[in-house]
Amino acid sequence: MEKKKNTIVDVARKLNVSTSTVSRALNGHHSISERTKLKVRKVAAELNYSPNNVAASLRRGKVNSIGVILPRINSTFMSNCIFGIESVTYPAGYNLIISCSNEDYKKEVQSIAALKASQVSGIILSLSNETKKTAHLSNIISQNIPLVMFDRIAELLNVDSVVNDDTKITVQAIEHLHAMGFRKIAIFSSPTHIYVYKNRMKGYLEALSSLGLTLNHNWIIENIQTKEQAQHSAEILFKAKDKPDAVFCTSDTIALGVIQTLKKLGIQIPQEVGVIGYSNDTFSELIQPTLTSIEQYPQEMGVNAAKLMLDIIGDKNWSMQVHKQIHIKPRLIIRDSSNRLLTE
Amino acid sequence: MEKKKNTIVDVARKLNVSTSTVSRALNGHHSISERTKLKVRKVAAELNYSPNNVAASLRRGKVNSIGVILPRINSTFMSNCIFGIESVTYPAGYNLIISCSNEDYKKEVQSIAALKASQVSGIILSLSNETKKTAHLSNIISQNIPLVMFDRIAELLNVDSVVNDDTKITVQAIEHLHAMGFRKIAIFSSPTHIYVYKNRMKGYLEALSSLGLTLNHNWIIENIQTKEQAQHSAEILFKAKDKPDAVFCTSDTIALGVIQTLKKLGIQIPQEVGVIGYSNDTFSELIQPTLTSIEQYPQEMGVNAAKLMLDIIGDKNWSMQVHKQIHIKPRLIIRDSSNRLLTE
DNA sequence: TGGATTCAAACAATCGTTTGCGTTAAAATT
DNA sequence: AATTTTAACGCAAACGATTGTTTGAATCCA
Repeated sequence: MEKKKNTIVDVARKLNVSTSTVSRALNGHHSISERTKLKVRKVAAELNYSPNNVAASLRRGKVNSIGVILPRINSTFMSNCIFGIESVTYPAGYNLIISCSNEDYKKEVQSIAALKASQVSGIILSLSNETKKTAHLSNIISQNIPLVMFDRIAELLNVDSVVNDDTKITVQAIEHLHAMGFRKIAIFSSPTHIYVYKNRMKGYLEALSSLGLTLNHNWIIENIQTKEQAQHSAEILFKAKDKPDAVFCTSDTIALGVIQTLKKLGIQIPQEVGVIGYSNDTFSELIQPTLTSIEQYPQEMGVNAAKLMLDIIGDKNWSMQVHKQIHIKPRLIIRDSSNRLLTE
Repeated sequence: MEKKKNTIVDVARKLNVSTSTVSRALNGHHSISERTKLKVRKVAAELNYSPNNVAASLRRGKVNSIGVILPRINSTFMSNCIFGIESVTYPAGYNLIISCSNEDYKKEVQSIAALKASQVSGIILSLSNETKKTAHLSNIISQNIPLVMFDRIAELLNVDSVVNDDTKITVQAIEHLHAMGFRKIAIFSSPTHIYVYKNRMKGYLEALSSLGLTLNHNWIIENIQTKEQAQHSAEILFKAKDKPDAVFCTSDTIALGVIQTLKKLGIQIPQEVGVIGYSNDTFSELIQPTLTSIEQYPQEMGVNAAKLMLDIIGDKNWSMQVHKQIHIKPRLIIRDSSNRLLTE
């Protein structure tokens, strides 16, 4: 009843040839005549033969798949990264094994172990929020498993990576606020132990100092993770006596929370307070006022991370010592929430 | 220099036991004493042993991974589906191999072949726009590879599936418009050869007839795929003499296009024209006016698709004849774009 | 004609695990 | 004391493909 799947043994038997001939014929090896290649392909199709990559991978010692571990999967940024990665790895013949750390260190470690067990050709990774130790990464590096990190990278580790120029673009954003006449600029940031937020904070501080703006520690709000937290902090901040006149946010979601609170408090944007977000989410140009934000080109980041990975995999004499870092240049997209000129 | 990876043979040798003992010890087999299990685990850790699932899979004839093929990956809906799927398959010990058909029939077929070659335990699939033939699906069904479809399913094929009650909720949406006093209701739909859009169209027609509303063929706009197309068609429609007073859209993106055009034409929403979208995208509650939409619970759909898959995989005497269909109940979320009462 | 060369295909080992069956020694049963 | 049972582990054959090395036949050149 249940026919077993046909293997190359079956097609070999049917043709009275050896399995090696079938294998080589199907792989287009040059030492097989055109005539037999044709016969083999024909019979293989007749028998509905489907190659068994598991067996092939075991023999070859190489698997045609690449692992991807992300902190989240259902965000605009991350899903576009995956899209970019897939657009490169698929044409190259690789499967993509995706797992989501869910911002959880333990799951990140477990996922790495699972990918190792699956013998993936390499791992593309963006760190979870909670990850502070990197032994799990050193481990795969020491085993010569290609590793490419993107966005949230581990600075102290010497690995190939794709990053944004977070610091520089943040400086630009602050300079833009300054040019619009804002002088009392606050920052709402996600946890700064994470590479990207650390750099955004760095840019903020650099710009303030180079522009000669006073730094007010009450205006530096860290550890904001959700819209609700942003709303809460904004409410406190803008009810205080010493109010800022602009807010730089490290994500659009945070900026959204700030905007909602400002509206609730009856504060005009951008006349009274300017707001800038980060990552140019879909909604940024749709809300009122439209939100000035920073486009990170997530798809490009994915594409480059994947290309880097393929380079490493293909490079026989890849040295663990030398590492590339690809910088994707973000772009400041000026919209109404920071554009005082428009509204005067 | 380059130490080879340690295998079960290495730990067996170091302990002077057989590989079978090591294998059984690591897998917690009952016929191995606690004492040796401990020793084996200890040495395995010392040698930094990592199991080779490729070899194990070959031997077992079973692979611990599930394939997922989606028409797109970077949409709110789809990325939330993946999120739901992953949340079920990961704890169950399965890897997720994801590929994106990109709405392309050929890539869908190729992806299926690739997943077959990878010997995945099963395939979770949502059809591409272009897919009209289903031979590639019949093929994997006939080979007893578990198949679960969701959202965009192949009706004619008898497979397990997870779907929304698109028809019913569309009827409700139209009834809601009717209750709000709208009588001349148009529909902007994506191609209706696709299961979900077909059902939404069906619901639209059913509701119109049961409510005794006149059906105007000029108000049935099909094949809308992008925001731009929606804008274009809306412009034509609302400049005509015979205008509708409400538009039901089969996606929020389409609704957004319609709203933008209506605003451009100076038409009041919802006073003059009501608008309803579909799928409750992030931006729906953020735009002006807030958009009435239909929540599809994509994460739930993913969770259920994955659970269904695990059921099938685990079911030894799974019959190809009997199939489950899980219905996820969508919800109409009424917001300003259709709510005349609010604004009177 | 004989030897070298080339071409096409076969042989057989191998990748790292799993697992049915067999073995051994100790414990339990009669 | 003889026998059966049990616990704990070893043996060796798979799983399905790849690939270095041989082999046999056909072709070539002198």
